[in-house]
Amino acid sequence: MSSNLNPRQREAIEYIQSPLLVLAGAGSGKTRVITQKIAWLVNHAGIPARHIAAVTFTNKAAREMKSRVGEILKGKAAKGLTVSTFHTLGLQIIRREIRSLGFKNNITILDAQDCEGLIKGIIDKGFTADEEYTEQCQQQIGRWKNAMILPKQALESATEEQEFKIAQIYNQYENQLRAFNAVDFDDLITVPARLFADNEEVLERWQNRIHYLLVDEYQDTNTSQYQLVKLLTGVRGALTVVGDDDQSIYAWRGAEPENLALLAKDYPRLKVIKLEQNYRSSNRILTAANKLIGLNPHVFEKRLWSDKGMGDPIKVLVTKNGEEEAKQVIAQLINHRFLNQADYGEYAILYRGNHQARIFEHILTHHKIPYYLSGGTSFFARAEIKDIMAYLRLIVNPDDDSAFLRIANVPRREIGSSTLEKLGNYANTRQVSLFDASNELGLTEVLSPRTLENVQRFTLWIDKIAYRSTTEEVIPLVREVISSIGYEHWLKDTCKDIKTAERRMENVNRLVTWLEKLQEEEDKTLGEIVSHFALMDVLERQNEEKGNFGVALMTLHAAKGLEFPYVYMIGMEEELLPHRNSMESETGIQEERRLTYVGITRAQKHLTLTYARRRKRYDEMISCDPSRFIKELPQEDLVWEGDRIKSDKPPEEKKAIAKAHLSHLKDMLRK
DNA sequence: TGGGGTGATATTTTT
DNA sequence: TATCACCCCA
Repeated sequence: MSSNLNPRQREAIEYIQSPLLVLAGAGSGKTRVITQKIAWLVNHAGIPARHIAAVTFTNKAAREMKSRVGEILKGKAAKGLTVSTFHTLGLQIIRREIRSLGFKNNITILDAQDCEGLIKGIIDKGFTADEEYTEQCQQQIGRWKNAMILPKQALESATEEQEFKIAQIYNQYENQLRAFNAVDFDDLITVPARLFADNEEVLERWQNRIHYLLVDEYQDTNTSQYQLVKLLTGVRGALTVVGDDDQSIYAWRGAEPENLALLAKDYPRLKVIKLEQNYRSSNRILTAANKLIGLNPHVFEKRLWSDKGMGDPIKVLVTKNGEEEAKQVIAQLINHRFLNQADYGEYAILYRGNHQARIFEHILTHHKIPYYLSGGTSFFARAEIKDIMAYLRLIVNPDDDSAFLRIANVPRREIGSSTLEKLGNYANTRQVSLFDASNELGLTEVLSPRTLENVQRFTLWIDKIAYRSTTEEVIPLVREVISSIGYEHWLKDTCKDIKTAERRMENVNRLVTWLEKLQEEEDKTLGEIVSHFALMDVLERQNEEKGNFGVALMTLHAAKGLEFPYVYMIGMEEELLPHRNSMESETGIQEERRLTYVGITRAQKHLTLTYARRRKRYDEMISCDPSRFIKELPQEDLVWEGDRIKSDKPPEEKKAIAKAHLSHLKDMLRK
């Protein structure tokens, strides 16, 4: 066992007498604790790896954990260990218990977009298609699901007309999902949780499989996730959760940081260990972070410290407007990089909202500085990827109506929207899927012989491929599907210019390559590959491979869990951070404060906060106030710079910047 | 089916 | 103001 652990970390690793909550401050080595604990459980507590499960929220975290455990536990010792996201674990449970759950063999996972379409379809029948309303329904349904409330219960407890209506939509939505043999993301948690709650025997089986459970980023769990954890753990209480209530920034999408406090109630024997030594930042940065977060109420107090010395003061840069802000930040960055011989990859620019990145992108491009922008439309959401995936989904699960609708006429098969509507109505009255409906005899009454033939040619073809997919090699079959539908040709026909068509086809090829890799690594069936893809696994690896060269541009949310030597937090203004929509409530402000805390604690060596005195909002320039969070920092640790009042830069600095610029240009020329 | 005109909209987003 | 989704017309 590695010896350079601090006493707290060691204690957290070796404590197994009762449920354990590890309050891991930012940069306190929590991943290390979890991975070392897994190793310790195997090597010293005699728990075989196959009886241990570690759960995280993101694929990335799961992957990192897996590889780090792999480094400590060599070969066989790690065999059978479960390290996965909540959702992947849920999918695993559903797969194993598929019969008791009443699903057919190959379930489909619908993403948020598919679900929205489904809900829209349900509302449409009642003639009230409305973007906002659809979203409202989707949110409410999500809330019900996560609170483990069934449609029936929602219908019964509805007090208002509005609520009752949405409950009805919820009910239909669930019925449709079942009819498609499909689940949504929430189901991946709630279906297993409900199964465990209702079925003693199944629960026992899983409790016997998982003897020890570890949960990462515990502050981000929602109610159903906590239920699942509680059920799995049972009376044994062999549980370690790691979290930091100060880094809870996802309350707006259902995370319940109260689950941290709840733990103490539900497990009276709960042991709490705090990790307060920070291995990331200088003390100046930590003092500021501590002081800021100290203004939030706490169930558990904690105070970060480090042995890295005081470090540089925190810089506050004031500029006259938003454009100046970007220009000066970039100028300083270039200068700093030159003086410190640093790499662009060591810098991060963090902001509250994505739109704030735009000016920075502009200026970075202008200076030919490499940058990495996180966020934006994902590979996975691209139309071409969704098309191909819809084919694969339909092959795996012909009852997947949402896939059917997407591709029935892509590329064109003369199955237009009116045909699909008639088919849909027919399927509805017969209570079967679109696929099944198209092979029913009664259809001759609804569709003309010609259209019927078109539809049946399509379904027959899918059927054949589906049959072959059970025996043949998966990837060659996928390639065959893509070429035999003439997708490339269709792209070239439909895209405005040949370039976009080529780019899209390139994406399709990349997709196939990734599916191939997935297949080679784990020898999965097509069904398994498709559902894994839905869990975004593939996409993320793709992004990771691109690497993190260049300056990182990202939202404060996206920065959680990362660290950078040099951090710029831009737009430190009232109405931006805290965001204007969060300013009314105290809890809103508190979450914004945590967001600021997360940003500050990303920095290892140097932190710069910037704000503009005036900023363009919509069409007019409005003047801004510095963020209250700047005032909440220890003022003695701040150095102000720029025209807070109105003064020009000292000439030496101008010179330095000019010099840096010059060297930068030379740099560029050399390349 | 593609291009352009129109109108709505402007917090954070993973699985 | 800038962007984007959507719709209509050629």
